[in-house]
Amino acid sequence: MGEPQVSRASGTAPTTSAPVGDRWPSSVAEALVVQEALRGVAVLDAAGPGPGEVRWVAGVDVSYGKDSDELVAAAVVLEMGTLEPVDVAVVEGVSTFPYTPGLLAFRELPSVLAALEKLTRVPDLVVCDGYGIAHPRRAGLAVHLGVLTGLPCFGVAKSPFTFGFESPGPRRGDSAPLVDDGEIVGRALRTQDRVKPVFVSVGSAIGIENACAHTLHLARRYRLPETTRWADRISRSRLREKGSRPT
DNA sequence: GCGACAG
DNA sequence: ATCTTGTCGC
Repeated sequence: MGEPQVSRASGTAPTTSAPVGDRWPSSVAEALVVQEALRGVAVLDAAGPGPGEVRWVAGVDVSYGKDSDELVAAAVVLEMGTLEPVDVAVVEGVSTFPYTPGLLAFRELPSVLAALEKLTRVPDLVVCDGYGIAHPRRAGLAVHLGVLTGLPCFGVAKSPFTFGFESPGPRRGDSAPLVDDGEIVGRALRTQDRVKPVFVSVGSAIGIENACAHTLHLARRYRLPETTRWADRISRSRLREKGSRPT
C-alpha cells in the first residue's frame, strides 16, 4: 500500500509508460482530454517520503531557443546529504507544443521524460519547476510527471500563476496557503528571510508537508531549490553550446 | 467580451 | 521561457 505502482526492473532508469506513446496530444483539445483523465490517476499520499527517506533527489528543467524551436532538457540527481550532483542527463530536441497556460506539461514533458530515462540512477523523488495540483484542472506538470514516472513528485514554482495567497511571514520557513476556487492547493513558502516566496504544490505520491520540508532543505542557501538551479544551469549552458555550434 | 495566465 | 546593465547588500 502506498508504493508507486509503476513496474520496472530495479536498478534501471524509469521507463516511459503507455500514455506518452499511445495518446500524447498534439492539439489543445486532445490535451484537455488527457488532463481530465490524469486528474484522478495521481497517487494521493498525505505523507510520502520525508527527509531521511530520500537519498537521491532529481531536478528537471527545459531551456528554449529564442529564434528557433530548439530546446534542451536536463535531469540531474543530487545526493540529499551533500546536495552535490551524482548523475546528469541531457536531451536536445525541438519544441512540438507551444506554451499555453494550463498546458505546460505537454510542452515540457516529452524531453523531460527522455532526460530522466537517460539517468543511470533512479531517484527517490523528483522536483520540477511549476505546479502540481495547483492547476485549473488539478493536473499540473508535477502531476503528469509523477504519474508517468511512478515516482514521488512535487512542483516548486517561481510565480503565483492565477492563485490567491496572503503574504507569508518574513522569515525562512514561513508559509501561507495557496488558494484556488476556495480550495487549498499548495503553499506560498518563504525559503530565505525577506525574499519573495516560492509556490509549492504536490504532484503525486507525496504530501504538502514533506514537499515543503524538502523544498526548505534544498533551498538552504538560495531562494530556489538546488535541484532547479542545477537543472536550469545545465540545460541553459547546453542550449548555448548548441546555438554557437557550427552546423 | 476582456484581461491574466506555471515555463 | 528569453532578451539584458548596472546596482545594492551581505
